[in-house]
Amino acid sequence: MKNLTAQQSKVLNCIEESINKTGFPPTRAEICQKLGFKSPNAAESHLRALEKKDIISIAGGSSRGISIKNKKSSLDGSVPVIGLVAAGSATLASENIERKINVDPSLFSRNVDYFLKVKGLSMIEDGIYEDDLVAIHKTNDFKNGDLAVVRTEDDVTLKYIFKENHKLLLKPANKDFDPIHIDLRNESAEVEGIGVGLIRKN
Amino acid sequence: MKNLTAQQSKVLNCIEESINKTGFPPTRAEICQKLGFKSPNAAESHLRALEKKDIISIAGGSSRGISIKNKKSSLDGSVPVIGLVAAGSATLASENIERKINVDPSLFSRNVDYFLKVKGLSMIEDGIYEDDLVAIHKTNDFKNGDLAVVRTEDDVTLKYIFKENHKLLLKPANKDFDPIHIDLRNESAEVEGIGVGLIRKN
DNA sequence: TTTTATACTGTATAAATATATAGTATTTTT
DNA sequence: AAAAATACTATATATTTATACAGTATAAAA
Repeated sequence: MKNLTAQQSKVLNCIEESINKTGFPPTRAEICQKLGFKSPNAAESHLRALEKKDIISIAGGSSRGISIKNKKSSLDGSVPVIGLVAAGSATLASENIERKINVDPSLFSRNVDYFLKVKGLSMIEDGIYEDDLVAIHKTNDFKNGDLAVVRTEDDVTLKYIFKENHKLLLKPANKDFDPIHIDLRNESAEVEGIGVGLIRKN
Repeated sequence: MKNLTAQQSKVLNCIEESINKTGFPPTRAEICQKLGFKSPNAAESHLRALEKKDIISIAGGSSRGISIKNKKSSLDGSVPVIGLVAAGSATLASENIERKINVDPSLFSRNVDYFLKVKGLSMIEDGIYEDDLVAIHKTNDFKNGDLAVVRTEDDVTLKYIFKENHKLLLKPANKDFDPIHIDLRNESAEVEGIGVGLIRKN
């Protein structure tokens, strides 16, 4: 980490204090007030300096849009929750993380790398509902019939997986949905992980 | 804690998500956008309702001034897992505790006092399967339609509960099971808690 | 039955806020 | 020695944002 100047440290400290005390980051004006500056641009330029040093990020066009980067993985056993994301994007990229939750790693049979927030009703007949969090163990090793997160050419989907030679079958648990057949000679598909559990919030 | 309505829970969830994802609380407009409301006052009134219920606090005159109260210091609490036990025995008695698991208490919408290990298939049509762990918030306060743990004279059961005057209806989610009708003038029944979530291990 | 709470749409606006621009001065780096 | 970064004051303004007010409709509670 690059060195911060005394003033930059003060500003960073001021941001942390605000978040801890009020629950949200400060405005430029509040930083000025706390540190005795008389111009909002004093705060602004310090913020830009901190941004440049990759200590914070500033959301453009939004108030209090300051967040502190590299937030220490606050607690052990903190597992990210991820929505089904568009194809092409890295699933575990930080921008896809909706939140993090603490779970006992021994809760499920295999280590949980992330929770996938279910979209749609394709697995409803097997008790997997919209907005359920499916615990995913990252692996590309699977058995036929496993519940798998599969990245196809144009989608990421959660289905039962069956493989036979070059044919991949992704089977939903809802008679209103059609199974997906993939011929691996023509199309690519990758197993990201398998479902090892589920959390539902009512 | 007072009960939240479905919409209020969604708004609360939206706030949590925003804080986890961006580092700061959402604006009214952002809540509207995420939940599909067309008027900022939709968000505003939900926020005021949550404030009234002491779930959040709203800093007047400042943008994004929402903070979530009683932020459980996310110290994992150890929550017992209990099988459906015979009538007459105290549910939380130590001899009924199968194990304990660590979960983030803030994981579910309401505080979880124990997990109930589901026996039987009576709730299978609503995605509650045998051996699922249903997160139970201890309370005798319920709304019609809540998933409740009910202690009757000769059983402890997990069903949807409906009360009308002296009549109690315990409704399964499986057409092969019959609803249980209890006339409170003749029989006693007690609500032990309500289901606020679920954990399934594959 | 009346009131209260819930659940919104729609419009409006004062106040909060980010952010640009113009300066001055000092220190650090190249 | 020149350029770049630091560290501010001062002013201005477009945009964001909270928040009030006026409605409509339904469900729950008193």
